[in-house]
Amino acid sequence: MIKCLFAGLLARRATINPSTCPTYRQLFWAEVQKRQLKTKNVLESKFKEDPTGNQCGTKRPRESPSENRESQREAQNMKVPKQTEKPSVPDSHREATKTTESVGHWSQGLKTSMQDPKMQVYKDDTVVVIKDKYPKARYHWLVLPWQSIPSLKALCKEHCDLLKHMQQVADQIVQQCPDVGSLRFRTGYHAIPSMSHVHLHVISQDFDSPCLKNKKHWNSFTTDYFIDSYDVIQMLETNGRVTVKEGTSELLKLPLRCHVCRKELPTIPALKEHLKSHFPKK
DNA sequence: GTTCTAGAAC
DNA sequence: GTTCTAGAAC
Repeated sequence: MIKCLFAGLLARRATINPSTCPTYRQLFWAEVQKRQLKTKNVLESKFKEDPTGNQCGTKRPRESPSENRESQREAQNMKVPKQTEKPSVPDSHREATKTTESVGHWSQGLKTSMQDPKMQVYKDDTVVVIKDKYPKARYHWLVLPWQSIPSLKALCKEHCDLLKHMQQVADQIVQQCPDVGSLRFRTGYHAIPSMSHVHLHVISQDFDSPCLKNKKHWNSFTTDYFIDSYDVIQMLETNGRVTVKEGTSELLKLPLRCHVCRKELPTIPALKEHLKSHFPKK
């Protein structure tokens, strides 16, 4: 186990944002290494499935304007799972769905996805990992706690251990990736997420995905809108809460800039073409 | 979060 | 003319 964690540590070192405090990182890993894994990790074989097996390539068929609105609403309702469906997890794990907001609303989608066994690539007593439904890179997972925590704002010092465990699980997931040797990964949170329920993004830095379509997508992962997991934990330990700087939402409107060489590109297609030079297909 | 599309940009 | 984005709607 220690060997495994050490391997994880070495792998992370290569990917860490240089702006993070090294002293803190050392303390963090000392703590992680002391920690026993709560459960045996059951990484299912489906983990190795094609990460591009997603929905973003498929277009919704166009309809005539007159019937468009109504049929769209119908399609939206179709996505809501039936109440009679057999739950995939014990009641103790369904706390996430206890909310005053309708589970049918798009912002509540993660609560549904995380309960779906077909989406789960890992689970233990405290967290579940799913593939992002619309991955923005070759590899893109979400680590979610079973405990219902709406957003970073709701976090307090008591959540530190949970967030550390989420990071630890994220590192394990990365280590299982067949391309861990050639791709860099980042683990972090969106400062102002669209989807309810705290979720840790685990994303490879190729950003090679048809689901990455606009400036908001790009800037949400390549500017300070994306907060490194270690920084969130540190903020929580230091201040007891997570604060987001004023003007963070404006970061999404910044010009498109390559995260590798900092070159500015005029459009998303131009950026994607440019990225091919940094991340050629195998 | 996504989809769709009007109209800006080329 | 085509490409691309931004914003509304969901």
